[in-house]
Amino acid sequence: MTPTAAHSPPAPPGGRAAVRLTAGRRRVLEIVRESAAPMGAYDILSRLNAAGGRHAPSAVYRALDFLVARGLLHRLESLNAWVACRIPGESHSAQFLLCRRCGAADEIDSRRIAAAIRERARSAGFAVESPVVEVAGLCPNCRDG
Amino acid sequence: MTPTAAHSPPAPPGGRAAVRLTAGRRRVLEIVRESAAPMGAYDILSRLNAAGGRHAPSAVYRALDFLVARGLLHRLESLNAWVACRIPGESHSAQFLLCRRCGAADEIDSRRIAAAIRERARSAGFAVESPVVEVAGLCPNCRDG
DNA sequence: TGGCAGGGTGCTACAGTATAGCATTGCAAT
DNA sequence: ATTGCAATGCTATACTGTAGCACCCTGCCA
Repeated sequence: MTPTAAHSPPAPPGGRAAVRLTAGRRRVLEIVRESAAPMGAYDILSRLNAAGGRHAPSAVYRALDFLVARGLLHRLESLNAWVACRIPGESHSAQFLLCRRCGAADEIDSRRIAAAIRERARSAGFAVESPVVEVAGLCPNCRDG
Repeated sequence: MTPTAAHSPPAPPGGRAAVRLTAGRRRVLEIVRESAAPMGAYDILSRLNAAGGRHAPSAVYRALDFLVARGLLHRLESLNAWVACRIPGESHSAQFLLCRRCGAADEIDSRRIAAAIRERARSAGFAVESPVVEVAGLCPNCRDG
């Protein structure tokens, strides 16, 4: 179900230029990876411009699109935020447990959830492309204290 | 798992005024119900103001908040859109098959998906409050033609 | 019946999120 | 060097959602 894209682009077939993980894109990836919690696009932009840069929002969004397509980041639809993939290189459907108190985004990979979705979709004749599973609630730390 | 709220407000306990499904809120509900596809907040606003109204966005958002809390509408996180609940009054977790071609939002209620999420969360010590399941893909009609 | 305590709405302004469109630069293969 | 695409810079704009405050409406109770 929606295998994560490979991380190395295939060699340019008949065309000329390959799609690359450039310095700018790598910088955005680093910024998101360094963050404990998911980051909004404008948070990333601020960090990117902290050292005097003058990047525009579109630069960030383009980098994010690229990194998500590569499976290096995930977008959290219910938070308008991005988070680094915890299982890069693995084929998996992105599933998250999102703590509404501390903001933690715990990426999980339940084959059972994935299978249940796949089966239900199949019985409806629906072709799954991108299953979004984002479970909001309280993480173990926050449900106690 | 996140049972839909009851549709009739409880009688005002010690206080005075009850929370009501007013004319304005009912109008928003009708507009969303009349639409085949999920509607954005500003789509709803346009429809609301089509007959000469002068409502502001906040009026629509407030009505939407109310209707979602009542379980009469669902919000689709991945589309920034709202759709009428197909199973009002039933206890269910909102799960959707979303066609990226025709825009159809098929509300499903798979106990198996819900159970898989509940179990996985339990094993992580995570307290589920609001499970979001939005499966993007192609509906039966659109995958053929 | 007058006042109080809510909830509900109108309204203005603004904050936050995301994309369009076009010019320019960079890279690699002919 | 030229060409063809990828990538970036840059400006403007569109889309989505909230804050804050005044005012009104409704039901209750003195």
